Amino acid sequence: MNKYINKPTEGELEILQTLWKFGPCTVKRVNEIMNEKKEVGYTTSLKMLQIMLEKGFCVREAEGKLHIYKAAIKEQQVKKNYVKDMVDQVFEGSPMEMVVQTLGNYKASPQEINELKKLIKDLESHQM
Amino acid sequence: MNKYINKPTEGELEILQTLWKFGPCTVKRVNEIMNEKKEVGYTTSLKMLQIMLEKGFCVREAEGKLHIYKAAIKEQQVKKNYVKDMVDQVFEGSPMEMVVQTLGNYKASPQEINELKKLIKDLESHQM
DNA sequence: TTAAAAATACGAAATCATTCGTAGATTTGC
DNA sequence: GCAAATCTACGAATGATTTCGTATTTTTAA
Repeated sequence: MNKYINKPTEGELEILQTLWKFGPCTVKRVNEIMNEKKEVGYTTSLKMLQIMLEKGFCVREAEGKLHIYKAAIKEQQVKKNYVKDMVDQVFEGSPMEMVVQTLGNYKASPQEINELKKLIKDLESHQM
Repeated sequence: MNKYINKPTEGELEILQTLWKFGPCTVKRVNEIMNEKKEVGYTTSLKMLQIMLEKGFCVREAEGKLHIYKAAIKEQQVKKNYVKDMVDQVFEGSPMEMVVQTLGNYKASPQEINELKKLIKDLESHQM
């Protein structure tokens, strides 16, 4: 059993990412997009989507005859859960430690630095 | 095969964390520490350590008769690889997106905010 | 309408991580 | 020195994920 309803496996995540990016898709379309990265059989994509349907990660509807799958969980929420898991498992619950690890030695562009400054401003105003 | 030599599994990571924190340990000691979180059989911890030995995640020496295990990979490096994997798989290669996701809605303490400011200062000076 | 093509359902193999039982070796204490 | 306790090695069961083959159903089109 998964820790979170919204913690898809790695393979499921890849499919979710295509659904988030391209919107509702047929199995065929999902499979085509998958195959841009690496070869995967049609029935593999189909099976994954069926499993994800069971788990509630996506829903489908019959458009005429075909099944159209769409993501049923939010990109933001999934990413948030991934981050939380990683912070807990790898950084002993400290988001700050992860951020420091992530940005240490990172070469940020001027825009990115501005973005970070804005982020900090938000944090300052939101704290009590 | 793992993507990185330095990407231990979740269970391996837990053991590494005890080795990092407590230094070289006997199997017994590792197992005792594991059991503080949840019950695990002695031979389970032993087996994990043996597997980790094979993978090069730890080394051991015979102290008299017992085996003493110690971590053979660096905490920093392992954390870095975890972060890289996550950034690539979940945030499409953008460390910034992950940081924003992590700190958005986070309630930072004044010290943490200072730490972040320092971090940004470093980034500014290191960029070209 | 029916043969070919396309789509779906489902079982099962393959792989990996985790867990532990059992057997055998080593050490300790009397 | 020997029985009991401790420790190690190893195989195998379990469960999760991914992959695909085969069978079935549905659609298309001549």
